[in-house]
Amino acid sequence: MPERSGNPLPRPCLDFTPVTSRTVTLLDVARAAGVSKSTVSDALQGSGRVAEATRERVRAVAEQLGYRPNSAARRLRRSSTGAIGLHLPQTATRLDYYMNLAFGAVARAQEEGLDVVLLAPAGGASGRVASRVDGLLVIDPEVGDSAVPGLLDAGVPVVTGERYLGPAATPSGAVICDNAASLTALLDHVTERGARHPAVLAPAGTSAWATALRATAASWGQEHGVAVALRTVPFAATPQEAEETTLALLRTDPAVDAVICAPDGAAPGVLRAAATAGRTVGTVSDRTTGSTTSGRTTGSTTSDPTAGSTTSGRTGEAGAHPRTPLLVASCVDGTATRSAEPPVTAVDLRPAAYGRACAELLCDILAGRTAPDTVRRHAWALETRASTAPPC
Amino acid sequence: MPERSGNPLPRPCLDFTPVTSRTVTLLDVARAAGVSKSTVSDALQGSGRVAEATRERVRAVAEQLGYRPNSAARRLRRSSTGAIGLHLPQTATRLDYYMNLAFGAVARAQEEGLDVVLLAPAGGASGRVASRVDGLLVIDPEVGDSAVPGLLDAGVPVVTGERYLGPAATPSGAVICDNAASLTALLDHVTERGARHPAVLAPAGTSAWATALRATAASWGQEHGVAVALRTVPFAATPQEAEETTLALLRTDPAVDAVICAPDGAAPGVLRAAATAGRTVGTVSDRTTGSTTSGRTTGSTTSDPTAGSTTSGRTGEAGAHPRTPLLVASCVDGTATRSAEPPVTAVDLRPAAYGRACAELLCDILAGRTAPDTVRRHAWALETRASTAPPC
DNA sequence: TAACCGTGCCGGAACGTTCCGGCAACCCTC
DNA sequence: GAGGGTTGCCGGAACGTTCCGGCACGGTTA
Repeated sequence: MPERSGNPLPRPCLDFTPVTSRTVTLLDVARAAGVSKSTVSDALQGSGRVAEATRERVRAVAEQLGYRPNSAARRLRRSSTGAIGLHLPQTATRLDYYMNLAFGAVARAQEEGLDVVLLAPAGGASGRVASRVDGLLVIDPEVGDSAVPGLLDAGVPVVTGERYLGPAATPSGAVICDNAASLTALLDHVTERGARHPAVLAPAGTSAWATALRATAASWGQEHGVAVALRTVPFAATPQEAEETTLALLRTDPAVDAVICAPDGAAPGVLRAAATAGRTVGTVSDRTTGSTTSGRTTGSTTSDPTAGSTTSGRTGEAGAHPRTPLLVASCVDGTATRSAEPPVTAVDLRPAAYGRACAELLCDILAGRTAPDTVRRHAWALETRASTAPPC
Repeated sequence: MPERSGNPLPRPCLDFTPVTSRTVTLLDVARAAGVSKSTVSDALQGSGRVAEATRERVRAVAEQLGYRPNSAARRLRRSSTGAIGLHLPQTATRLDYYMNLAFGAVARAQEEGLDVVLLAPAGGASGRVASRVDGLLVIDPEVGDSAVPGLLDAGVPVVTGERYLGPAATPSGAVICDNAASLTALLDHVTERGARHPAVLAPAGTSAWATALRATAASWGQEHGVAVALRTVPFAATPQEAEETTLALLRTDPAVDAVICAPDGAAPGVLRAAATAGRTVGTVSDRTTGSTTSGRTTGSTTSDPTAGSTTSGRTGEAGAHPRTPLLVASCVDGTATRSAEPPVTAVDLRPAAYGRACAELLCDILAGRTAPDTVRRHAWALETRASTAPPC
């Protein structure tokens, strides 16, 4: 090729020759087993009509020869790519949450023989994606994310994690969390533990999660006749931002006796603010024994049947401390809440299971086991820890 | 198909019919442009000999028809999969580090037209992987990780992030961090800030990173005639573990005036231990103005030219506090170090750039731009923050 | 025994791309 | 103006798989 002017498509692996001398194909197996390639294909796939004895023999030969089906050929023939795409929101924080979610999705997809390709957060070429994946997983789609609309009508089934509230085409399926129920559970929990004036640091933004939390924070107070102090913080608030907001909140509204902090990882800021304001948080855990008063409530029920005797009333006048204790909780569990001092009660969104559920729904839709437009629910769990423990 | 007994390979997407009515192929473009399919292919690829006018016309027609090359067919013909695999260590923590790294790798691979498929941490079918990817990225390979040997001789080029210290086949390339230099820089830094008896909480385990840190912690003291207190903590130590180790360390060895904590995210535990032991840490930052005394040193030089006047000597007798202040630093930067109070000096491994560098090396090897067995170095940066600031 | 049917296997045609060899037509040179 | 070289394009053969139609063969039924 004398002159190659413009080179629009990169040709990455042209002159790479594989280490394995000769790749063993279906035809090799056929010859070795003394049958035709169709029979080998049928035998290995379980399709067609093959005598059980032949099937076994072919399997043995294939195994012995180390036959590995060529995925490109298979995909070409089947007109499927054998992979699903995974889009994650472009946020600097919450990354361990999304990583766990991704691993859950990979595990489930692998059971189906599907690869998971990580999509660049920036979006890149939108139209291209359809030719490379059979389906798409779009997690926590933000209305502001410019890549999302392109993904939603890429021409392949799409499952979103949490609903997409934007104006584009509807996805083929969704796995949603009942965020209203989980915040309700948190509010019920701190109330049960004696809080009378809870506050919520709700996330800004247009994701379904943020929207639901803001709405619930407002409605719960009305339903229970309790004034809930509501402050908005960034979707991915830093501990500093949470600290400043909490400090301002406690100054303006000293009666607040519980702070529920939504954004992942920001709860330590609330703890610091509490310390600055001279408020004790929950019970100081006994770290040497390792176990603190903690429990777990799963599902979307709002009451807490595992909690021991309700100790309401006593919290108001804890004589040892100058002010009333502050209960602290978080809407999303993670290393920050688990390793804080004291450990912070939080809603465990179970990201790995969430990712698995999203992948499972997509697989079901792709395989026709489930109708499109299916919506499934993902169960969270309330992890009660020392930060909302009643005073001892 | 009347009876399908065993079904060894799952058939995920059999009865899924794509939404797009008809996919436009090379032949469609050829007919529309009045040329042969070979010419279309050559025109779009930039290969072969095509008149510039024809090339332009074909491009326009392809664009107008919305032609998207079928990746499966292309891969079959080219005998390359168009994707690289990414293996990440199976750890519960450090996930935001790895997520950033993954995104960096995806961005670079995308420039080359390559997809990144996320490999299940468990490993799954090892031999399969070779037929689905052109190359492998294996990040922080642990000797104990059973999936790694299978990946290393999967028959495709492998680039590791950090060296693999196990006994298996050598990878085709590696991108390494000079961990010895970064820990040396940290030790030099705290020395310059007045520390006389530094301690290192070094990570356990068999990764290159952990091994290098332990070795450096030992050798640096000998070279500088300083006794470095060395404690081993788990590879993915929690803040609690770091706290307990630090408490024990300060009890045993009260002369320690600097603690360098290796594992990601564990530094807050050191801060808590310091508080418990009644030691002040660095300078308390002025949080209302937002900016603290901080700086950045890049590269692998060990001295710190940006640091201001060396204030050694004064640290020993800070009159306001009962004991000498404690300097705290971390070997890996992250949200934990940035958002701690005070912010903790740390080595920023720049994970996104690291991932990009790994992907780049693999792409270079695949494309033949670089010889196999190339080793490249990745530059870190020292982020100096308030936790090692000299007393004001 | 003839017609019929189910079983087991096979040949061959796709799938959409790349790339090699070849064939005109043109340009240059002697 | 005949020879050789170059340019522009084309046909066709792969790549390895799946799957449809069909063909023998043995067993059942009329």
